[in-house]
Amino acid sequence: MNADKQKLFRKKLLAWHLKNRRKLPWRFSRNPYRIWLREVILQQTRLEQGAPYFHRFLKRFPDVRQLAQAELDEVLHLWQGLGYYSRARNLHAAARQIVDQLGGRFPKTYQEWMGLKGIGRYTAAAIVSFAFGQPYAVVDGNVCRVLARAFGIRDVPQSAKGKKTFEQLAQALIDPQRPADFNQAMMDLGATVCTPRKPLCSSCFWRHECYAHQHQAVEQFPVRKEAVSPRVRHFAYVLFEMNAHTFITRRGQNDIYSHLYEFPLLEMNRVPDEALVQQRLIAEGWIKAPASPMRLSQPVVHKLTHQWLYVTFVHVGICRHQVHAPSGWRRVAWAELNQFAFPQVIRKYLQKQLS
DNA sequence: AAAACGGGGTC
DNA sequence: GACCCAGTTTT
Repeated sequence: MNADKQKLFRKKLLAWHLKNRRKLPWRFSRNPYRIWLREVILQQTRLEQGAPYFHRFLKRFPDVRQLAQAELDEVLHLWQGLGYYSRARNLHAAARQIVDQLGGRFPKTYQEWMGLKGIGRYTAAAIVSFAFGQPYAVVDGNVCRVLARAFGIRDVPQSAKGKKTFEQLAQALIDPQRPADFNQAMMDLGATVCTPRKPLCSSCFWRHECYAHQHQAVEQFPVRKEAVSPRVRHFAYVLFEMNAHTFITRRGQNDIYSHLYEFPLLEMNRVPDEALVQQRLIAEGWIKAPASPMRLSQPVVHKLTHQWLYVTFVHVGICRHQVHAPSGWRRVAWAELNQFAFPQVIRKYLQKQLS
């Protein structure tokens, strides 16, 4: 890569950013705790979606000690609806690492941050550059898109080779005197001008040098990874209606929604009907004889990036003593359900039932 | 090196 | 319906 071209890009980028920086109030802080929290919340998450969560977290947990002292369930509950729930568990674990092992003092180096749960190359670079002014280039979706187009990089960003290429290029470009400005400028450019679709090339400072623009192939960059088709799953959630109470359980690890709460789950190989559900209820040993009354909802289709969930909610009116609840089930009042962290698909169904 | 992990906005 | 978002961890 031509060194003069890199220098020119850096210069034009910073000049552009001086006049066009996005004014986001929660960005000006140099407080490592806030930056860490913000960056974790924003992993694979849009600003507008993450912003209210950031403010709620900061209000409830003003510093790392408060976060470390909290129960995991409360952290998950605050995270409810944001997705990628391992982020909440890792955030909580890292808070405890910082308090228990580091005396509540934040690391100063990239390598130390990398050693904390839930912090990878992007987040570590973001924290040390924004909080401490260290010259580590961030590489996120925005940066990859900008670099791929500006310099005609054909590597797939998600591949190992691509990661290396984009990181090396970003690191070569960064202004060691102003790393925070540079990083912010790259992400602002990707978010406001060099957008995934219909980028505003006519108002871009790099339009005369941009590889993709010059080749009229802007939307061909970055090269996309071949999409994998989602796994299809069929869930039947059993809502035992025992007067004012029902049963909930907690999901294990190594699957979607790990550590969140849910209703007793029957995973089926197709959308179930009542006969199939009755059969499985007995096979699981949850009841001894067919339950009545029973009502099945229409299947709710919940489409996620890697899974399509077809969720049927099964309402079973039953007496408490007819249910043989496995250990681990919790009997809770309907009115108390909002205290637990549920997947969105469950939360929305409950909401609809109440309205 | 690939796959898994959520939810929502946009075109 | 496809793509993608201020990515990280697990397999």
